[in-house]
Amino acid sequence: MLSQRQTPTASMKIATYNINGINGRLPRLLEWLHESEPDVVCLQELKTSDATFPAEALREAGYHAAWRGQRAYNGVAILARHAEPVVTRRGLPGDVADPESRYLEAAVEGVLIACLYLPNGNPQPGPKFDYKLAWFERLITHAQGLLDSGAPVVLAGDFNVVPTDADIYATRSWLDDALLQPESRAAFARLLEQGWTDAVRRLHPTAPIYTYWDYKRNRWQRDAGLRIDHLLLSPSLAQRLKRAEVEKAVRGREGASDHAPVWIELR
DNA sequence: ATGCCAAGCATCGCTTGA
Repeated sequence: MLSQRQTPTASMKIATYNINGINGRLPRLLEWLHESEPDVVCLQELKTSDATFPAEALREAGYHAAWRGQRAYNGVAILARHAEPVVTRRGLPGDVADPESRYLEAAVEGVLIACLYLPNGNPQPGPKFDYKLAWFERLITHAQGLLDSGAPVVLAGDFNVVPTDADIYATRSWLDDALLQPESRAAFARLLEQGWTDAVRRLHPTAPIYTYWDYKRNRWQRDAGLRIDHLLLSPSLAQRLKRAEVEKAVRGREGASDHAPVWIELR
């Protein structure tokens, strides 16, 4: 008789969380890992160099980690509970001169996990917005290759795109923001059209769902949020999608990141 | 048009984020 762990149909919980500074929020991160018990976690905005990544504390909490840090800004990591993530890529192809730590890819228990932190792009127009759109093109090119490989893949992370008006509260405040520009939305739509499934929207087609609430202007208290953290599934994984949730309560805690964790469960 | 919050890095202000 097979054990639960060896059964290929065993469920798998995969989360993405923009932690907004991993060292400053380490106690909150460990607390969340303990209560939520995700099998795989994609973290963004580590805001720490490779040398100061808290690998030891995470290991003690039961998580193996792969990371690509950067001093003060950006930085991404993949955590895994039962196995060491096997890193397949430490950057997005297409620009070897890109110095920003925004992409990390690893295989975990038969699933290819792509952890990404897409550039914010503000102010727009301007060089930062150009960088965002160029990064998006590189992602679209690479994502097509991942689909063509036929591997089970999750693209998880902070995409810095509000896909539609249903993914933001009723407001005009963000109309000039890079997160809502037609170019940003068109790029995200083109990515989906390759054959990816937006997991949260597949299971919650119409509900207002947000993953980020600005610290300013009482936006958390007003539930004035944006949905910008996404998990996109390749076709074989989309068939295994069982649940998809935003852990909204985590955002309301003392000293929380301005993002909430988002997770999916695969059967 | 401006400040509003928060973190990091470096001082008591600047940069960046979204």
